[in-house]
Amino acid sequence: QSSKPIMEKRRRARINESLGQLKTLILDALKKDSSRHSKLEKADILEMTVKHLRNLQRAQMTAALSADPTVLGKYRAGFNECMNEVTRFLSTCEGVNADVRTRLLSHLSACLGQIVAMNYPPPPPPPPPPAQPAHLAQQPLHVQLPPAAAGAVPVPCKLNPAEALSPKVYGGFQLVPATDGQFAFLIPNPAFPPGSGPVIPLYANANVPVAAGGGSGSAAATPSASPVQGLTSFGGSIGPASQAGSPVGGERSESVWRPW
DNA sequence: GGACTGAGGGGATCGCACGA
DNA sequence: TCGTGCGATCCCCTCAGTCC
Repeated sequence: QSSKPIMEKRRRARINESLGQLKTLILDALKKDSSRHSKLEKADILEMTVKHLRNLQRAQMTAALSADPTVLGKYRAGFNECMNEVTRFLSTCEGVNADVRTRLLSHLSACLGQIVAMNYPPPPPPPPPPAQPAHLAQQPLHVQLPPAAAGAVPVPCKLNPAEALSPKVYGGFQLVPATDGQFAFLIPNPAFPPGSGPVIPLYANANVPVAAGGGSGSAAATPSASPVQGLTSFGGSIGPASQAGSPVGGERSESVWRPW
């Protein structure tokens, strides 16, 4: 009981110490004169830090996409396989309303059509280091669709759409950075008006290190799981899918993203 | 003098170890 | 397994200092 005020005092000191360090770091990162910001409030420090980290995330995403053009291809392959799986499941599932089935399949077909219809300009020259986030974030994103390559990892992760500041848009799909250095494709849901309603997040893994030369280097994204881990952890959760072997209408590749 | 900010303090809650 | 004690942490309120 008697040590409680002391502990609380130490705790506050720790908070203030860290906030002071954060202030120094953020002012240094933003190239601002600390002497002119001596009156920076705690809330300002936190606010500036949040903005700076978001900028870093955007730069990270841009660099990773530029460095690895296979990301979108993996996503398309995974989506295609998922759609095949849904089609097969619906064909064997009784009690599903025919209208619902038709609408679902036509919706998925429309989504797949959007993906396939994407035009992919040739890859750009190597991106500049992410030390200039604003410049990087404004760079056009060039990706191409290669055959599905190995390395896609179906690792779901927490994603707050509200945090996805200025997400990139590819053929109606939004590509936003997740909190762990991976990326999520957001499928627009026609049931909700744009920007105000839920979206369907699908997760993809760039599976590449961020382009070299990035300032402090501490912000580089590192894939957190192996393909084997991902496929193993999600495999077999759907009966027909896990038992049928190869999907209908296509070869089964272990390198594509699947939700199961 | 009022608004704002930071510090201190008290109560509530959480997490963990320990014993019955 | 459950109850209990205890330290750590969180949350809220109050007060003092500062600024406009």
